[in-house]
Amino acid sequence: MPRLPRDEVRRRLLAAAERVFAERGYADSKLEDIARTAGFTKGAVYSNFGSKQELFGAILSERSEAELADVMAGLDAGADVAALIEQAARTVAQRIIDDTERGRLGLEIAARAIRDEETGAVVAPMRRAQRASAGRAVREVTERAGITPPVDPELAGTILHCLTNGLAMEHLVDREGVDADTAERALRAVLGWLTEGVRK
Amino acid sequence: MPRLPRDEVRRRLLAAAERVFAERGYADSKLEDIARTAGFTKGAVYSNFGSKQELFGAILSERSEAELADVMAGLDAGADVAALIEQAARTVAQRIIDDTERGRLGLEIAARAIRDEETGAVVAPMRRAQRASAGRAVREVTERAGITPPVDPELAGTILHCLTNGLAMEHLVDREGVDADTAERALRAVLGWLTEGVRK
DNA sequence: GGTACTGAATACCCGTGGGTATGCAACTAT
DNA sequence: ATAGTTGCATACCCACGGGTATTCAGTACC
Repeated sequence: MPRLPRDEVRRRLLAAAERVFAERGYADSKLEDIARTAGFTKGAVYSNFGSKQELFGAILSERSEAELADVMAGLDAGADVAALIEQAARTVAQRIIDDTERGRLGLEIAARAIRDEETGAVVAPMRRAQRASAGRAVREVTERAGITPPVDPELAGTILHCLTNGLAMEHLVDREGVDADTAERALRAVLGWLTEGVRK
Repeated sequence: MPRLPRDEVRRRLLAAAERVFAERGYADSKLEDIARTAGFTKGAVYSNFGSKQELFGAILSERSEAELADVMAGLDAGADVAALIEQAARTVAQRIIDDTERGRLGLEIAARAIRDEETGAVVAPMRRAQRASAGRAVREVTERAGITPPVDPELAGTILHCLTNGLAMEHLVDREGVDADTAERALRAVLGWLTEGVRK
């Protein structure tokens, strides 16, 4: 039986770890289970990663900051502001609701980042970049439409980012309480507010 | 040496557990440490609580849903809308920033609620009540001022609640990135928007 | 096709901490 | 007083899982 290339083994282990960590949380994720999920044994894990923590850390690097970027990519560049908001709200809400795994892992990462210095050092700049990215998006859209947003774009980015994460967390905790419709309406309302400026 | 009343022992253990769980997270909190922090030994824990999980669960019941209530209580009932917003934004932002322990524990609870059914069953209704409470606050303020909010109060409650939690989480992950001033400006902006309706 | 090397599998070690059984001192009742 | 009860302390057990030493199969290179 021909051996898989090392990179492929690594990839599979990371994918498995991502799922298992999301599902059970860091503490309850056993390296044995992660390995078996990927189709290997614990030996493969220690051959590719130095420790459990390192495996967890490696996942961070994989989670691209492209998160927002590919939401933006899904939008029609030509559409008018109202249509953009409609699309963005729907897309982000959808993500919150059906990509539960992402949300769970995100929460797990945040929870760990608070106590583990190393994790925090990676996560904090990542989050900052995401907020800035959201801020730029607001700036671009409002500038293009020639309107003045009610708050400066940077703050708007923070508001959007935190609201999105807050909604995601709330949905994870209370599935029915915060459903797709609620999330979408909330986002639409806030996006609408942020882009309903006085005409310049 | 006179013995402390049972209730006092329980109280001290809960207080200690709250601190330790917040500080180290559920998994890394040792019952031995919690007990010693309270000035007792593990025996006291098992005399008052059935298990580690039960101790953790007991903390939930103690965390009153009064959270928002006492923010509201701190506001001048007579003040006008603008002043109310100013006060509320400041108070909530302060809480987010300097009551780090509360935030940490809240995140820990949320993280656990996702996977532990029992915890989830307690937390979900609690959160629902908090959102509803925020919604009522918006309704009262706007009605009293005779203005129509841009979104219905219930949704406004959800937005405020999620934004607040999102800001708290963000601050925990990136202390300097989201500081008191940022949180306050974000809250003031959103509160301002929610209460700047058309005059009826 | 032999030799050296790489990397995953296997088996084992051992610290750790939740849980429990027993001891023993402080309150209660009669 | 004193027997019974309550409730925390003490000592112990043991499952569990991260980490490691060793083995052994597949691969590369000459």
